[in-house]
Amino acid sequence: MSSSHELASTFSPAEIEAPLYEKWIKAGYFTADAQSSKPAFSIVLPPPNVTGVLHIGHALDQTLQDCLSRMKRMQGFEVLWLPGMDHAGIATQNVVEKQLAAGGKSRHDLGREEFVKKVWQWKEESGGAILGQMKRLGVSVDWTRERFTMDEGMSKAVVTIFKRMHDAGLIYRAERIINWCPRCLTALSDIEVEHQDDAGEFVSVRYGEGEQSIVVATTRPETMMGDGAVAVHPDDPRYKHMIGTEVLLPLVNRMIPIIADELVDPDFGTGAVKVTAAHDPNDFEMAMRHNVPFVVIMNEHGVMDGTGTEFDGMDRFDARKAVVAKLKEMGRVVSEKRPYIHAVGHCSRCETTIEPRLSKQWFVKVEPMAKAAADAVRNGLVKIEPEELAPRYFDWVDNMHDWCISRQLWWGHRIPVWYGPNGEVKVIGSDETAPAGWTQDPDVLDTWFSSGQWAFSTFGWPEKSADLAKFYPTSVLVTGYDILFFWVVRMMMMSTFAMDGVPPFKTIMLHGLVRDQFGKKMSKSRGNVIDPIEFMDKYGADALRFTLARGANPGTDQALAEDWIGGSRNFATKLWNATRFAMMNGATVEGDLPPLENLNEIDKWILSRWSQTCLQVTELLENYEFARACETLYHFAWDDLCDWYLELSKETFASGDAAHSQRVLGYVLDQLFRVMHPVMPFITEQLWTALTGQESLVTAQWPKADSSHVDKKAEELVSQLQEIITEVRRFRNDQGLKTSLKIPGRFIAPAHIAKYASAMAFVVRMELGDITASAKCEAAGVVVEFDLTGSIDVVAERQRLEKDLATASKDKQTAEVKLNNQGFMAKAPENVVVEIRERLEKTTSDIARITAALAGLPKA
RNA sequence: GGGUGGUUAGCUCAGUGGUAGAGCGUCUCGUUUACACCGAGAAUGUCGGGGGUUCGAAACCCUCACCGCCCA
Repeated sequence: MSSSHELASTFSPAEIEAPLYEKWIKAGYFTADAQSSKPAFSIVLPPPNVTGVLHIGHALDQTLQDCLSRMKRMQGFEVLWLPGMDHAGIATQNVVEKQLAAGGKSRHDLGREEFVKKVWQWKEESGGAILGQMKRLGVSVDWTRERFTMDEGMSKAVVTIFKRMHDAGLIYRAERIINWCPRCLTALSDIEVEHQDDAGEFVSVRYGEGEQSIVVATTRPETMMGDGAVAVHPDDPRYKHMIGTEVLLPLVNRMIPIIADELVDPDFGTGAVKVTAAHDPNDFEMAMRHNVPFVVIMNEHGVMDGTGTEFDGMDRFDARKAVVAKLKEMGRVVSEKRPYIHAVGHCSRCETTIEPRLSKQWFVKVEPMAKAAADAVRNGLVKIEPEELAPRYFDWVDNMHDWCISRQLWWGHRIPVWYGPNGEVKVIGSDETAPAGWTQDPDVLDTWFSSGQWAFSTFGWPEKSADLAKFYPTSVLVTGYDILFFWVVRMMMMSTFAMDGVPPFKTIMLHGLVRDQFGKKMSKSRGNVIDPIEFMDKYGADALRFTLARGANPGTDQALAEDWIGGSRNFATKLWNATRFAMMNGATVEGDLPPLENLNEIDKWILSRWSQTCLQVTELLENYEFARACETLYHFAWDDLCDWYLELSKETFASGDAAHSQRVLGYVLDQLFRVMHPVMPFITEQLWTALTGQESLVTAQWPKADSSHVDKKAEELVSQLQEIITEVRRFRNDQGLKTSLKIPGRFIAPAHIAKYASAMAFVVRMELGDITASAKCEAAGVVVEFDLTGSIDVVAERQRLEKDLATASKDKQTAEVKLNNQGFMAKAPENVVVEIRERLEKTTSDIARITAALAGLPKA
């Protein structure tokens, strides 16, 4: 073996990770071949926003995708994992505007063209940082196919699909109440609005005079000047006689009708509500039904405008106070409740309170697309994992409102609609040019309109590309449940529309969010944010990946703490040291595995354990059960392999006659590294190449569990050896015998166990020989005698035995209760009854043995 | 208000009908031919409360309480 294959005596991830990643890229392992005859496996990476840095949620998302990609690659699939980034319209524009603001400028100072140029510049820097962080994590993406939602190809695709949807009647322009952010000065879709409980006020105001008056209750008194009616429930006896009459609207002295609408809840407030058609979505609906006029009283900045009153020019919140004060002065305020806690919408990007605003915008008619998206899942064409999350999906797609897609921003795909001098409106396709003198719609499209195309445009659509043919639909979408509605639903809708009814993925695999060690949401204000880069620096990428994958139970959030990552690093170190030890002892992958019948039981046992572990882990990974897969690997590697197999084999290795075990150990490590590689790619690559002398695990074959290795007899034997060893260790511990002290002793055991006496003796520091026994312990039917040269700690030994006796007695009792229960005997299945009978027998003989041992102890 | 997930060891979580588990933490001991980022041993639970189904319930059903998330 050449010196390059030797392992350093200590494991330092920082030294191996970067060079290995470079090696993989150089070798082109991650570059997919659309012409390949292998079956395809494809994933599109949920594109991170260019605004950000890689956060721990990305690290989780990408780790899981990398696990799948690497496993599938090893299983012989042609794997394409396509990376890229999202231009994140409003978020990015906000970031760059903030930078400008620091220099005292606004985007208007630069003008549209200059500003967009500036954003592109910024994108280059920020995007580069994210890519570097992804490489750090070890992602096996195909960098040659990297995309950006605003690159040339995707821009063309956006225009193309806009036109197609428009032609199909799925895109229309209308004046509607939309969510408006008075700070960002743009329309927002429903999902860009976050509802929070705010402390507002609830004011009851008397409209009209004398007999002809009615008290309305509202949280937004400042909008009353825009009222077009007062609405009551049609069956409300308090107001029935007033329906159809008019009342005086104070402040503006306008007469407005009292209308009846089922939407009004008679139990809410006074049962009478103001109808402000231009400033509230519910009122808008009612107004449409009853022909109530739309009175706009606020401008785009949320400043009162056009009321013709003293309030014009006031900010909406100032106006609220002023209006109430004025109404009080007029004696019109009947009651006030303050604070009044109620849900209020906020801009998800800047937290400004949303202002519902009447405005002309572009919309997607979602109904037919949403139905197709829902049907794809209902018909089983697309599977949601874990399936418990499917109801949430249906809840959303079945009740979706039309989607407002125009944004009054500069950063994004400009809406491909042009307006002629005589009011003509035309969508201009990517291969068309607008007639001279026409002007383009100044607005851009919602970011999700372009990222909704991520699963097909990235493959070259609308061209009939080879990638599209080979890799669409993608195999699985891996993403957090938090963007199920934002993104996943939109991809389902747009892909299914564009790709003739073929949905974009076969499976949607949803994971949860990463939280802090107490399960709290990470946030800057809490100061509990975990930076993946910091922890990769400290513990290595493998440790972070393993921790994240190990915590990834399907669809649930996971807590994460530095200690957990440290634990995974310890695990990596354990693997490193175990491999060093194995190689020092001649572990090898040369030649065939010896015939099973030539192996000792310990070798057979580890092969049996591995065969089952390999099968389980493969199945678990295929089923997206990352946490359980990692747990299974962890316990195989640490417990079975390191704590038992290596320990039990030390004597064999020391004996010099270990050729079979060397080959078995080499085989198990070889296979283990393959199966662990998807989760911990760096360390496994390093160890495996050192062990095997081969080129790379990335392109190695995924092992197939060998069921002929399953050996229940060997497992039974080793479990007995474990029992005996544990018992001796316990005895030694209780007797306070130093580990360094070798104790003379012997095993009184049947031949098949006696065969492993020296292996056990090695582990428990016993010197085998003929002795004069002065103490003994017993387990698995084997008596172990020791020569303690007369003196044992009788008190400690009595305690130990009494404890065993108590345990055995309790177990015996529970077994007896069951066996004496007629119902149990009559109805429990045979195998359970047998098991309980055996337990009774064992506990009975244990009790006899322990009792005898206690009696045999000298009096204290 | 509607939906939905949860409540298991000090903490974070597995565990879909047959003697309660893991990681971390805690305690005791220990440098023995990989590893102190280690080894050995140990302690710790009326599985949220109450009711029901069952021979048998952490698990299934009902109900209550509390926590969380999504939507309005």
